[in-house]
Amino acid sequence: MITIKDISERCGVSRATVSKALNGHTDIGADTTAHIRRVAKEMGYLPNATARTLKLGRSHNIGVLFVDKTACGLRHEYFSSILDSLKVEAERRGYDITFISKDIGEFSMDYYEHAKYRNCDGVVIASVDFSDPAVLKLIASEIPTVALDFVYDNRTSVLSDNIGGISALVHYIYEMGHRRIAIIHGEDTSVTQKRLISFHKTCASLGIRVPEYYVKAALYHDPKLSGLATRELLALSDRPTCILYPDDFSFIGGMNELERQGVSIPDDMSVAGYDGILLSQVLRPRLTTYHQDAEAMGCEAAAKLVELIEQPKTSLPQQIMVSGQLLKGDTVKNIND
Amino acid sequence: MITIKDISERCGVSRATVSKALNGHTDIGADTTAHIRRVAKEMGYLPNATARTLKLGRSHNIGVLFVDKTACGLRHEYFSSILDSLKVEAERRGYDITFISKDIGEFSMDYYEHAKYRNCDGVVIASVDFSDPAVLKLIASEIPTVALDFVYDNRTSVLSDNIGGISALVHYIYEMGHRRIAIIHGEDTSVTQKRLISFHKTCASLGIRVPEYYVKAALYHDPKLSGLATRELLALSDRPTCILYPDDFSFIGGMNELERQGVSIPDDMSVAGYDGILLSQVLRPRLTTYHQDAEAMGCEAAAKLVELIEQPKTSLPQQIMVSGQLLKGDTVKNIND
DNA sequence: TCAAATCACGAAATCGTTTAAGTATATTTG
DNA sequence: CAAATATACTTAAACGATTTCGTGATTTGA
Repeated sequence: MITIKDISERCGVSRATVSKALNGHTDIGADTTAHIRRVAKEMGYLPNATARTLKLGRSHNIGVLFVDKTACGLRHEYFSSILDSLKVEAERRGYDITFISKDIGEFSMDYYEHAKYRNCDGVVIASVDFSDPAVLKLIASEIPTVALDFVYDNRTSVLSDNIGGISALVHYIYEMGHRRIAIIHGEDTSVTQKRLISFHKTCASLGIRVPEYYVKAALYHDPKLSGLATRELLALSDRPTCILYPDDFSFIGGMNELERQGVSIPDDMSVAGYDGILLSQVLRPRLTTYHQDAEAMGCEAAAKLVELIEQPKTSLPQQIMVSGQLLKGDTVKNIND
Repeated sequence: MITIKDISERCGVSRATVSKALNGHTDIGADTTAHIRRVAKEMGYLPNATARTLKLGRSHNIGVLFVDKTACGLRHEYFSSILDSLKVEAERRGYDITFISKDIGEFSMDYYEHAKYRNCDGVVIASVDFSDPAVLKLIASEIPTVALDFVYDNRTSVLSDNIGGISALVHYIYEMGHRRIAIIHGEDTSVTQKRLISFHKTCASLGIRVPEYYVKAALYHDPKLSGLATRELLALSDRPTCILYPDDFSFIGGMNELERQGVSIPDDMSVAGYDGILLSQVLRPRLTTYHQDAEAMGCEAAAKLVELIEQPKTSLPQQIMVSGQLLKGDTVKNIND
């Protein structure tokens, strides 16, 4: 491994001079600098991030926390999209990405300790489980953090517009003439709560009454449960005319159930999903859904975190709302008149 | 930040003693060790991976190379599954995971340089594009690597059983009475080549003649192209009775086309996918497909790489074949008799 | 009882890089 | 022309941890 020392010996200058020349300090002569750089390239010199980190206390490394309690974690396109764009934006700004976890090897540590251990300059928290004390410890620590879809006092977060998303969907469905709208929701998280509140509020504002049995609990990313909930809704005497699903993927379960009962989409039943993953747009009929701009969220998270890291004084914690987009597919029938 | 120095001062011993006590060296007295460990815990000491890496030349960090030339990269469930299990297994063995990329910040470097820069102990290469010279440079370097689905001279790789997968599918389809089997394949990669070769070989061994127009080119993960190819196949006078798709997701395009033309699955046309992603098993009818055990592949890759890192002498490069599983869904009709 | 072995710990170098402070030499200034 | 100022480097310490090689003190063996 070629080090600065090797270059300094080859050039007959001190290690300090080499370091400064490579880093473009102005107190080194132009020709010396040029010479050193040429030799460095010739010798195949590569800086050592580890040594630099140790000395400077800055790793240019961002930790990412993905808790896949649900055992689907990264496999959910929403999260993998976030990760992908987060990675791209972080790299563009000169940061690498390392996963943060509990228990590395036989050494057991919590997320905060892991992030410190690896000298992460900051951490992006993309977790479902914000009830975990270890997650709270991390977010409350002195390490700059950006949380996704979670608000914590005086910390920066990037939020998907769940309120607006549900509202847009319900408004659209209302305009298409529907007055009996049911919703199947995911497990109890702050995201789910926001969506449900928005659902009830929007319906109320439109003068739609929502019987409690129009609100069914299921899980995200679980077609089976959504299928069951769908069956229950279909069995009602005052069957809804439109069903909202927890997400696009779990809608598949509903789709199957409707198919089995010979209920055609959208002629006999209108449906809508949530997320706007690729799948939703290649299915026929195209699913009406609300696209969460996961790419923008990952990008914003990286950008904001880097800002927090590099300008700790001026950068204020804030909540960044990333709005999505209503995708009007073909699964909500216009039943006006 | 609490360092070994702080502990040593507090305990009135040297830094060497503290280090040894914490690392369980036997040349430190039992009571001294106990005392030092207690104080370390009290003071909230955390080791510093960076300093350790610098000194030991071992980072306990594994680089992962995901090239998403196809712009779907991580979003493909096959890859995200691999990544997920890779991460879990690596962490279990005491290694963290960092993404390796080209061009970090304004500093442009290739994959090899990046891995060196970050002192990665090894790299897992999960790329589609093994024609990239930068990928080859990395895999040919002195850094321990494990490649996924790619064979490179004298290097370890973890391979999905593409030969066996296609063979199993074709045999099953044959047993169900089909003799006119078409295949739509993805872009030209070594994986695709293996699948095509296996397809032709298996058909030949079964005495099935495959007209060239039964072999259609499309792309992985692209339902639109698969839909087009499907349309062409349907237009043939000697229409196939069964179509193999490049993967489960791109099958959706075929599904739509069949639906549009009123061709029912599997009564009028049998179909099969590849990958065995979650989606394939929640669709109705359940897709007949070959499940690639991505989890096992990620796990194997991590395990093997750690072995290469920790026992460089005894661990020989090898090719590990991970077999998958034929998932007999309901999309291939039994047309015997 | 004395040499040898064992035990418990410390001094100091090292990993590769950065930087504050210092030092010559050359240049400018009044 | 002396003093002040630039210019172009160097010296040496530092970041935090590990490890080789000692070194006294204690124990063991004959």
